[in-house]
Amino acid sequence: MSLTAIKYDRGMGRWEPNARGRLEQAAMSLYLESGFEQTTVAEIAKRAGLSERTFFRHFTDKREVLFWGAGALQDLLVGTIASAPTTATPIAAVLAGLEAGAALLQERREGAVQRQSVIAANAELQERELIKLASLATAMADALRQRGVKEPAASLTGEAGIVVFKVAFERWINVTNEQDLVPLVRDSLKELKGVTRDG
Amino acid sequence: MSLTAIKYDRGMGRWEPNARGRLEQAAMSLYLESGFEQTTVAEIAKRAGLSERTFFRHFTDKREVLFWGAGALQDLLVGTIASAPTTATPIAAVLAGLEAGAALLQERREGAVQRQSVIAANAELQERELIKLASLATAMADALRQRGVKEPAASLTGEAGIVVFKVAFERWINVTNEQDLVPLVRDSLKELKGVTRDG
DNA sequence: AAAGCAATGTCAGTCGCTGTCATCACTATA
DNA sequence: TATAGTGATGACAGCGACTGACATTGCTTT
Repeated sequence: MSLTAIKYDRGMGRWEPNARGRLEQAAMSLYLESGFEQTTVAEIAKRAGLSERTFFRHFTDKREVLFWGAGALQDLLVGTIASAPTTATPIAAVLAGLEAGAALLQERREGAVQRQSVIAANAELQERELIKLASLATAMADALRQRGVKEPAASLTGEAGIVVFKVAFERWINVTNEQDLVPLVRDSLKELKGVTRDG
Repeated sequence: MSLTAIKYDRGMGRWEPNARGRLEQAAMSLYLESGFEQTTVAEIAKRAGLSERTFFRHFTDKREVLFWGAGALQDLLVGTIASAPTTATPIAAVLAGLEAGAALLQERREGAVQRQSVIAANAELQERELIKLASLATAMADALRQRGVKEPAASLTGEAGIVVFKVAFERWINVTNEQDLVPLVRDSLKELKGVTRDG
């Protein structure tokens, strides 16, 4: 995932550079100012100095602007699981992936908070977020299967990992004092273990 | 004048009776014939002998036709959890709810299979399904909190229950020979317990 | 200079969905 | 019997998301 400041990155940007980034910025600022629904794609394009049609060439729909980064997170999770020691149990491998992802998010806390405030205010955006999380779960399950984990253990472990992450993430967002996401993830997993133990 | 011979069904249907049901049937048949995207709301309304506007008076959007039954399922789950013996652990109460829900679905297996084949073919529908499941999870967590369960245990148990249900449901759908959903749910929970134990 | 190319612009069109107002079938009341 | 509700529906106009088709632009290559 290219981050920012692409100086000379191949043939990119014969016109005003970084069209995609401008669209992203314009969209995020408008979503924060007026809310997601009230913001029109025409407005986003105008603020970015581009046409509405161009917006849809960079993003499949109005929501995707906010979820563009999910791919990088997924790659990181899958990669970490894949490169976990063979001796690691499935849930330990997943935890390693989640911790890596948590560390990534930790660096972008401010952006994550803003993003989440927009998402929390709109049902369509929540739907999109949930399908991204589901995609993460299946990707992790695939990575586990590659490690020899059978079904339904692979799917369950992947889904359980997402549950742990979701709960930890929510606490991380709604906490006033800056707190580390990584230990929250560890605690969340411990809690899940406790909860599934009794009964 | 009256050759209609309508059985006075609780004041419903001064016009042709059961408009909502006709819309539902029309939609489902068209989704099965042509797919969700290819089907237009105008077509649904026409087949039901109603106007497009009327469709949107009965269903908030084109997708909701397939999900309005989720409310009943949620009530059943929450009710079962609430009425579980006070001695029951959180996960046991959730399991009781899931079993009740599974029994309900078991009676409508044919419909569930058709429904799922439509949903599986369309991403928008999957998004809607996921948010309904998320709603189920939070409703179960609420029911647990009412029983005195603290956070984050309540949320985690609710989410874990949904995970168990999802995995069991998927297996139930994709199996050729008719199999009982209830034991699949039980097995799924056992697997989750096993998976969270080691590591 | 000409050709090639990828990103962008322009335009028309479909479809989901909403607001508004009229109309209909029936009911309640005078 | 007449009249005034009442809730469900129809008819219509309009917005905004998204798409397909085609022209244009600015740079690179030949």
